[in-house]
Amino acid sequence: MIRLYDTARQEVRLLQLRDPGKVSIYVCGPTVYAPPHMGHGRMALVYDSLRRYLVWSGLEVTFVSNITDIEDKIIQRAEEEGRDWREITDKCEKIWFRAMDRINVQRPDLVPHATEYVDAMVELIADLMRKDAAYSTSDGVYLSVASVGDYGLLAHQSLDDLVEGGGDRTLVGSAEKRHPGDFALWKLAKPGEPSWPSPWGEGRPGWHTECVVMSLDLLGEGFDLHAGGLDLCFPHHENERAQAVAMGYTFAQHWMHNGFVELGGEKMSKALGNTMNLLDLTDAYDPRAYRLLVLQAHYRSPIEVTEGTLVAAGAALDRLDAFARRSASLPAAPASTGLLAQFTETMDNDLDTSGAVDLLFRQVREANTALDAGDTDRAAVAAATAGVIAEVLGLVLDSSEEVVPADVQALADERHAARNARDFATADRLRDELAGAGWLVEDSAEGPIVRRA
RNA sequence: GCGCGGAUGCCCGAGUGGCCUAAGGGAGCGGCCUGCAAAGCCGUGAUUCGCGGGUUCAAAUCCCGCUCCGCGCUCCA
Repeated sequence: MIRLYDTARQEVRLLQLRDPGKVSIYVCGPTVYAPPHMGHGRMALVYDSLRRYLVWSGLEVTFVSNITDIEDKIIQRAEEEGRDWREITDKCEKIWFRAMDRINVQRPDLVPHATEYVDAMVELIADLMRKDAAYSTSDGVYLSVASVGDYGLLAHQSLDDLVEGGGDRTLVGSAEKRHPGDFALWKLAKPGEPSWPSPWGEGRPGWHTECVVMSLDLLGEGFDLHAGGLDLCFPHHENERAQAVAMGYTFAQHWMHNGFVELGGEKMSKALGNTMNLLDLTDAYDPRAYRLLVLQAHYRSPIEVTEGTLVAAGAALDRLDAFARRSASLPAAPASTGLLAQFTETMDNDLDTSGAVDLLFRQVREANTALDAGDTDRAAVAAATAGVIAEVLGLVLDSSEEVVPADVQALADERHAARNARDFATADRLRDELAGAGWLVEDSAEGPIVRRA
């Protein structure tokens, strides 16, 4: 079973399963008011690899990731653009999944939308009121953090320290709040804002209330893993948890957070214009290069994404693709059980995808070496092993040969003939000509291969 | 100020006390292969892990201090 770092306990520990053989995971999804950026992409890739791995290892995985489709940012943007907020959330959700498809992130098993759960949220808030853990003010309903004994568990700071803070920020929310740390469960609507009925007046749920309700409804009390970007650790996850604790519910048993994407090199901003946008990134580079880049670092480490690191990942990918082409005609063979055991051990070690990529490349080299030696049996096993690892990591290797236009093929044939006649001057001239047209010729043992440069 | 996490070769990065004279990828260089290339393979590259102390038979890994960097510290991700 996999061991993962638990943010709450601050240690790597075995992921305990509530129901043997089954894993329940809730990952906080996007607020759909803008296109996804690279940070969203990393988050999605990290948990996609985790999910693929758990499924591969034989567990029944229920993977839930929500869409936050009602939130202040959405309303703000709708006002700014003079459009209906629904238009924005629909469009942004479509863009989100288009981006996810591009980076080969599988759809969650369940995708709850906050707007579908408003009734349940109102119920939860009412329950919190009855328990005296929440109170209403002139602008909404707030949770009293004082009623949560271990508030600050995820932030690893006491309530006092959290409140004291670093600077001169202004406290947001009603002046009637009992404690500066209290946060909104329900926000009363201003004229023109989208709203739902509630005992406290027309309004909308607070962000933190959305995710507790959806996760508990779909996965039940004491679900196995709650995950998301490190930026969600506080206040979002802390506050989700606070509500569950105030209700006396057992919440997530394990908390997982992935590190940030840091933006470096100015070159990249030139190349991409907008470095943040995931669609722009995948327009400019092979989407698989970004996955490889994410996989090569540990999920908790910060990663620096620059043109240089993307180009390097692309080159590594070329090597994998070249291998895929070379090994495509190898006979089917079972993957090495020893290697797969090693792969399992690696991944179980706090999702060590970097080590897994290491194993992948070693298998590629093993297969290439065997191929060079004409040992197809050994090559087939190594290639099969590499194939399994790549698949579990969500890396799709491209073994397709390019469709070569007839005129290009004619030149290549002519060159091949010249070469066979040992007329190297002509052969080289024709190869240069092909190169000028953007085509490479490789003289492999099986004959010349023509492919796009 | 408080809290969390970083600092490893030219670059990205793994490294959870002895198998570390430190993975893997990229770039470079040398070699094999090739008519020449490409692809592939082999070799090469940090005696050293931000700095200074300490613990230990043994530390990149643990402890203390310091310097830089990132992030969080309220309804904003």
